[in-house]
Amino acid sequence: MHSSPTQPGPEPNYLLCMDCAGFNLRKTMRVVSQHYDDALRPTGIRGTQFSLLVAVKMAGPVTVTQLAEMAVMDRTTLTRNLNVLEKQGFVAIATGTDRRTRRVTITKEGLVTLRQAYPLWTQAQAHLIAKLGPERQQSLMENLSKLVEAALAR
Amino acid sequence: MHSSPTQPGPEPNYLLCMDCAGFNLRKTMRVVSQHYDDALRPTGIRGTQFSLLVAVKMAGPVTVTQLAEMAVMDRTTLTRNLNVLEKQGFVAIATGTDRRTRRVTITKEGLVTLRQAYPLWTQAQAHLIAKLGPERQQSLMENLSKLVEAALAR
DNA sequence: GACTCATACGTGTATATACTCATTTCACCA
DNA sequence: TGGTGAAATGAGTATATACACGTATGAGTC
Repeated sequence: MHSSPTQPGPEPNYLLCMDCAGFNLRKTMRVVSQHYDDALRPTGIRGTQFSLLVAVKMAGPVTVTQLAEMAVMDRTTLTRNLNVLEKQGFVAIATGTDRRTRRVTITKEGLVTLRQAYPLWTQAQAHLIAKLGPERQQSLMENLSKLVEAALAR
Repeated sequence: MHSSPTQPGPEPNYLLCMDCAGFNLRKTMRVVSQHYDDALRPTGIRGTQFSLLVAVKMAGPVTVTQLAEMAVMDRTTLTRNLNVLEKQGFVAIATGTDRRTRRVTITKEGLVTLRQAYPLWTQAQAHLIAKLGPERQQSLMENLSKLVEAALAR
């Protein structure tokens, strides 16, 4: 007697899926992202855009591919996100010397908004760390880092 | 002498923003989600859909709002995600006795796909845990839980 | 210089996410 | 019974994400 190929073995224990790293990461990301978005709302930018503006400012003039590698972000995702910031006037996207590349820089308006957003971000960050405790903050960052490493390893 | 109101004080140290919990969570979520998506690709569903199917199966017939509260997910986001699963034939959405509500259930096709996906999920999960170590897995879950708690606290 | 290949990038399409606002239905009360 | 407010939901709009595919440009070779 064989069991059906489409229903092999006993019913799985789906309760185990509550420990799924992806599910829990997404859940946490949603709540935490909203926390930062709420804090940054007076400035008109979101947490994602804040992080991206910081990255563009730090990396100076930079190509899309370079920025994507830094942020461990899909290149095409980054393109769309940059387009939003460009439309808002916070970054400038010009053609590079190598005309295949795009040269991304932060604008003066971007700098003003970034400076306005910074204290709000600091406050939101401090709120979380205070509730979390510094040692948990430390281990969280380590865990996330290890997780990225593990998921990228093939 | 006052400093300009649009440029108050010295240049912020944007290097601190690399420790942003939101930024690091999003980054990790992207990579980890792709890990699960890759594993589940043979089944045609993604990690998000897998988690949602599990939730619908576990919660039995359930309303949209109930499911949203369980998953700590925006209600309207859940509606769109459920519509995708309905279009694929994996969940059924019927009007409840209280005709304001929707009664969401998993279909037979949904169960078949879920059972097919389960071993692939297990493998992807085990891969991550193996690279992470059981004690890091434990502390990661605790940290994420605390983080949700902290971000929800107002 | 022409051919070939690799590199950098954008577009089409689809899912995931959430805010705002409108609609339907129910419960309750005068 | 009619009115009022609350509850459950959907729709419009916008951003975030990524895969598959196509295009433009540069580099190297003959």
